[in-house]
Amino acid sequence: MNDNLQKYEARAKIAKAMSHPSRLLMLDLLQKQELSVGQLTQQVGADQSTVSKHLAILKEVGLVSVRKEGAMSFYQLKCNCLDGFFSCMESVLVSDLTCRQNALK
Amino acid sequence: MNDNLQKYEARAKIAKAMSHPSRLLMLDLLQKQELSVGQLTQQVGADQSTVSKHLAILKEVGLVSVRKEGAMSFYQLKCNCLDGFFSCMESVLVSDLTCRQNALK
DNA sequence: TCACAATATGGCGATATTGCCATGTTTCCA
DNA sequence: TGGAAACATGGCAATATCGCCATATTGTGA
Repeated sequence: MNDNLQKYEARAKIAKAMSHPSRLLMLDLLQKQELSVGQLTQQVGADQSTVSKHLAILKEVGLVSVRKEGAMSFYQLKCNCLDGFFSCMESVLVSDLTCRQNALK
Repeated sequence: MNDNLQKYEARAKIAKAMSHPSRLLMLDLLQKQELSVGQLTQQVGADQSTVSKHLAILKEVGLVSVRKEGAMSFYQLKCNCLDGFFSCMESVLVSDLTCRQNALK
């Protein structure tokens, strides 16, 4: 029925790229400064190949970009609106928690 | 390594709930007014059971709530920060497009 | 109470995601 | 030129998601 559902597909891909704990952590870390794959791997605590694939997913949708320096790859955030994302998620979490607590009374 | 990776799991669930075109469309529609499952089904253009399951996912993470009236269920948005989400995704899309265009020159 | 309308849920095949291991590829240096 | 370091990629099994059909559940009116 609603044919401009396509309009939401690109946005859904971005949301999907952010729908993994490790990737959210990486995005959060990249808010402060650019980081190499090795640094991110250490922070995330997963296999290096796993982290590399996560980064490829974030790059695919344009959330991060890479800067190659020698044999190293430095990833950096490409958007400055992550705070909005996180604070919104936070408010959803808090409101949901409050709601569930009230339901128990 | 980073044990507060758990901190991002709840947020990732919210992002995952929004990582589907149909669900994004529904959230957008619900910004204007609450809607019944039937109305949403018509707008989305999928099977009723499919829409119902999508709504259950959105409700599970606290993005929407339900008001039952007779045999009908009216769903409504539980957060007022979706505009931030959409505009951020929009900026990511635009910046990525610009980036890809420049890469072709 | 019966039948119908509006949602929700079970089930299932098809498809996608995830994480690790193994292996490429590129860069740098001895 | 050989080898190690830093990433990227292929492959694979385990798991999750998706959308529909069929069916259950709940409410309403005759």
